Amino acid sequence: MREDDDFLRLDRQVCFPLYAASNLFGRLYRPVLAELGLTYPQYLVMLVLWEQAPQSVGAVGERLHLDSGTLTPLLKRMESAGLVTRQRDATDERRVLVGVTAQGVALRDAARAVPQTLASGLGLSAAELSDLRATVQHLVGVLATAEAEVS
Amino acid sequence: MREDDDFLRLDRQVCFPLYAASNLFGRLYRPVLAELGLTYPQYLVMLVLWEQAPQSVGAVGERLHLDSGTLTPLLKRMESAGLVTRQRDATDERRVLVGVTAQGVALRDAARAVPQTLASGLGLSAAELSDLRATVQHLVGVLATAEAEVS
DNA sequence: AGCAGTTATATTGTGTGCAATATAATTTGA
DNA sequence: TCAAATTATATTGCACACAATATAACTGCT
Repeated sequence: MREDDDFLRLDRQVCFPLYAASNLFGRLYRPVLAELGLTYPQYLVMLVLWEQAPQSVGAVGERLHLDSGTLTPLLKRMESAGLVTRQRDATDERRVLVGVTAQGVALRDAARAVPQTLASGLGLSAAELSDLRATVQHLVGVLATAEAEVS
Repeated sequence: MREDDDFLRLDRQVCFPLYAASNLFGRLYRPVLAELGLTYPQYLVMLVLWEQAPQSVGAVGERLHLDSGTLTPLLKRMESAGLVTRQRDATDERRVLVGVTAQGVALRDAARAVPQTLASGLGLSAAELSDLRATVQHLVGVLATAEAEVS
């Protein structure tokens, strides 16, 4: 094996632990969120809408770094579940405004325990979690910039 | 908005930047790996197999934190593409051994440039990348432990 | 006014992820 | 020894992600 090949070792990759951590986090969230009737991406949408609603599909997608190909079917499922509303913006009919139903607002109370429930199971200190969050948030900024430069 | 609700703010979540970074990384890798005829998870499988082959499906899955429900169809596509082989282990017929074809071995030469290509596009120093990797690798260990404790 | 270019969302097709279940092979223990 | 429990992979069904494309609506420009 040549020296160059060391860069192809799995434990040298930066992307792989991110990928694995994201999957593992999703698996941890799943049973907790299932009690709320949400998947993890749906939970993220609710976090965005609980902060402000209504918002356009594009605005939600910009916040979550997701496009309409992912969000449209996801939002339709959430609409069927009675959590959100979808209606064309009267002032710009190209846009669809996503709102929160009374049931969606009520769900926020049940969701309040979720972050603590999951954090407590990890055995990491608040400081460690905060450092980790800041570090990866910075990376997301770098990656989003790199993505924007390409297109 | 009550104090408790602050924990539900998107920018307070640890999981979300991991999720977003994983997706954004996948988007950055996609065009580069497409030239090799690989998706990102397939690339990870090749990294594992280039280190050692053959390996059982379970061994690959343990390394990548993926199960047979994900790996079986993925490996079948890679087999169809002529990159890997799949055959029952003669000593334990429950297991399937995944090997690398000559074409799969040859692909390693083309892949050697991938890590550098992507890292150079980010504008992060080697030290920053190394710190980030170590930090998230540690998290993966914590999450994998938490997962194991549940089951 | 009206057409070209742009914008916002929807659709289609492919490839993951994963829980639940099924199937087949191995191991264990009475 | 042989049936029960365990193990390894495969299958099924559902929900993302995303590129490519389609469609409808808006904006600018003449």
